[in-house]
Amino acid sequence: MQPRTSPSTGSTRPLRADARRNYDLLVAAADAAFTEHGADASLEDIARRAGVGIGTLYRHFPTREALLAKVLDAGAAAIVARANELRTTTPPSSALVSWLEAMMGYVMTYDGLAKSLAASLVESGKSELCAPCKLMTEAGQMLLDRAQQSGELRQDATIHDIVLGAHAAAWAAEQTDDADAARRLLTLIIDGLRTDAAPRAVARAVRRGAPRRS
Amino acid sequence: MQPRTSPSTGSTRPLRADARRNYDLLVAAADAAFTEHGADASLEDIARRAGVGIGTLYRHFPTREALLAKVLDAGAAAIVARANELRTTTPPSSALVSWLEAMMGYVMTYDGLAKSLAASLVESGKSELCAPCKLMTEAGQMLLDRAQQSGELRQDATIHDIVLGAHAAAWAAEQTDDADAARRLLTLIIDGLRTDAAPRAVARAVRRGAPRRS
DNA sequence: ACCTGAACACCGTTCAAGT
DNA sequence: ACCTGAACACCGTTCAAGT
Repeated sequence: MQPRTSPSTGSTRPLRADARRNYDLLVAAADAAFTEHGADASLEDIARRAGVGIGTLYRHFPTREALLAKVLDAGAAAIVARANELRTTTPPSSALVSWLEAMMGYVMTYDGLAKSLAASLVESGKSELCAPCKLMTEAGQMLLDRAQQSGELRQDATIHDIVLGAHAAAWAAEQTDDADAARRLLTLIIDGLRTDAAPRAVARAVRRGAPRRS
Repeated sequence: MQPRTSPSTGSTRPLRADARRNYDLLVAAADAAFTEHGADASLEDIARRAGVGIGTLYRHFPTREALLAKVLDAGAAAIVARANELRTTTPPSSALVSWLEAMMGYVMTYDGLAKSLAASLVESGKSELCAPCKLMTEAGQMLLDRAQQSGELRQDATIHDIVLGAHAAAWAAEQTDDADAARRLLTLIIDGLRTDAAPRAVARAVRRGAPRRS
């Protein structure tokens, strides 16, 4: 178990030049393959695209999650940065909503990614995806705290359920090829958390049933 | 394209005795395999369990969905029956909630079933799963109409989004091995649809932020 | 009419052999 | 130190040959 840190983030022991090159080729090939065929893209195909043997892929990335995590961590960092930006520019609950929408867009980058991320949400360390997932969740916690302290959202909401719900909404949009479904489902979830009454104006007036018969 | 109706539901032309027997063996084996290994269980394994050749499985069930639909349709009928029962025994919006919970339990029968059902929700006829899915959605529509006419739920909710949300919640519970997550996420969704204010009592009092500092 | 299983084209993963 | 690719154990799906 040597503490082999990722080569792109200041490696402890630098890779041999050819190894370094293969590593980068693999990451680029994986990004392309995941984009085209989703997070379950064939690892053999990725190795083929990178022009390396399948054994080389396994040497650098012992699991699919390790490869996925490497390809995704730049995006995850951007989502965290977006949270900090929204905190200073946007009112509490709409900052949270905008951030969740950004996260859902990120999750929809690759087909099947919502599944991997939802799993990593609970595995807590078992997968390399847990690190980016944890960072994002912490960023979300900060925005949720702010929205709850402002009184706009209920105190009993947990960031875990909200993030899980956002992943589920992204997954649903993926399954139904209906990109807007993610936003609609997120709206349902957030509306359930507001402390004020039902936000969309429509319903208030119809307290005692519409005229059409049962 | 002969209109080959399912053997168990009054067949047009009855199957030969051995074929009939194999058909039933396959359905039983599939049920066991789906329960054990999820909706993606190996078809070869199912044929093996049934003691028939893989070709026989494909003859009776040209696609995985056809087999899945056959194994599931009794349960789907039960969910529809449950809707009719709840309509006559339970107040509008809690009838809908109880019914959605029953449907989520059904969807969680097999791992990976939520995915198949969510896809069938939009394919509209392409998969054999669409028939049971459509029946369930219609039953849900009836309960939703009732809840909206009573004024308890907003008028702008669609049964499509609610059922999709329930599937997504079931999926989330599956991914996180947290059976209760489905119920919690469903609660978020339904709370978002109520016409009265936030239902859980907690938050009302904290309109202007809790004392702990940002 | 129905059944069988070999055949084909794919996977993921490991590991002995190379440089 | 690193790379390669054959080998193994699986899949899903089709189809010629059987009864």
